Amino acid sequence: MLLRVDPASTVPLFEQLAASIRMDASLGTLRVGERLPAARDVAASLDVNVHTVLRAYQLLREEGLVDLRPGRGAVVTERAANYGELGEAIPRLVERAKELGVSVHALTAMIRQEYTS
Amino acid sequence: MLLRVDPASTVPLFEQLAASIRMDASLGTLRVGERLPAARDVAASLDVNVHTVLRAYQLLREEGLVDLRPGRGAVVTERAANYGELGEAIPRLVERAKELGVSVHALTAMIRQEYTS
DNA sequence: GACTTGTGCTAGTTCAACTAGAACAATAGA
DNA sequence: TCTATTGTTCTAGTTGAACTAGCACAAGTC
Repeated sequence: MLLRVDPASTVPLFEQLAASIRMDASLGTLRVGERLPAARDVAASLDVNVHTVLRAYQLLREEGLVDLRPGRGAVVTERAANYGELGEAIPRLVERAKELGVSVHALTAMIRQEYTS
Repeated sequence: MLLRVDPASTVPLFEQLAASIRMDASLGTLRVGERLPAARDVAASLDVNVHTVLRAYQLLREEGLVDLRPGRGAVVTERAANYGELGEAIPRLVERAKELGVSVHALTAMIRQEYTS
């Protein structure tokens, strides 16, 4: 469970946090039922605000990746395993996109378009 | 060449415009050498600012999808064909993601992570 | 009962996105 | 060459999301 954050990036902090946790899920580092570190602890160690961490957690809850409750924390759900399956298909597509000279931006935008159509 | 925009969306207008044009490229609707409509015309018909349209055009230029010059407009480059090739792989991945219950947000974030790592 | 942890609220700051208007430069076409 | 077209560049103002901050509260754990 290694959380990193780049304050200089244009990507919002809470997005970076969520992405970092998703990555752990897709790599199998996160086991079902495991608890994420408390938001206050993460905030302290990364020197960001508690609300920012909680926003990331809430984003992951909306995605169904974690279960969130006061007193208990953020618990990883069964869906985390599904992220692992995508962990194989994604690198293939990304590699092909790079070969074709398609930027990250263009690639993600096309996917968003396809998904919501 | 159908350009649509949803002012209520949280996705920036210039992103939506660029995405709409990329989609045309991936569908083969845009031919190499073809000229996109003038920014002023698009702005007028969609009721957005000229700068917003031009920003979308400049984004596409950075991606190498169009060639941009005063007096001549935005001309589609050969790279547009490459976008068409991705048009096959993307739907497969998106469909799989939907089956696994992975949200658009999570999917695009994971791809961004993979691309920039 | 004491402690932990997410929830919810208010409030202030910063910055990207967007709009607006104008002058300018490069290109195309008559 | 002259004229209209079209992107480039600049300044400037508004709006809203992101982030920070502090506090009281509720739901769990031990």
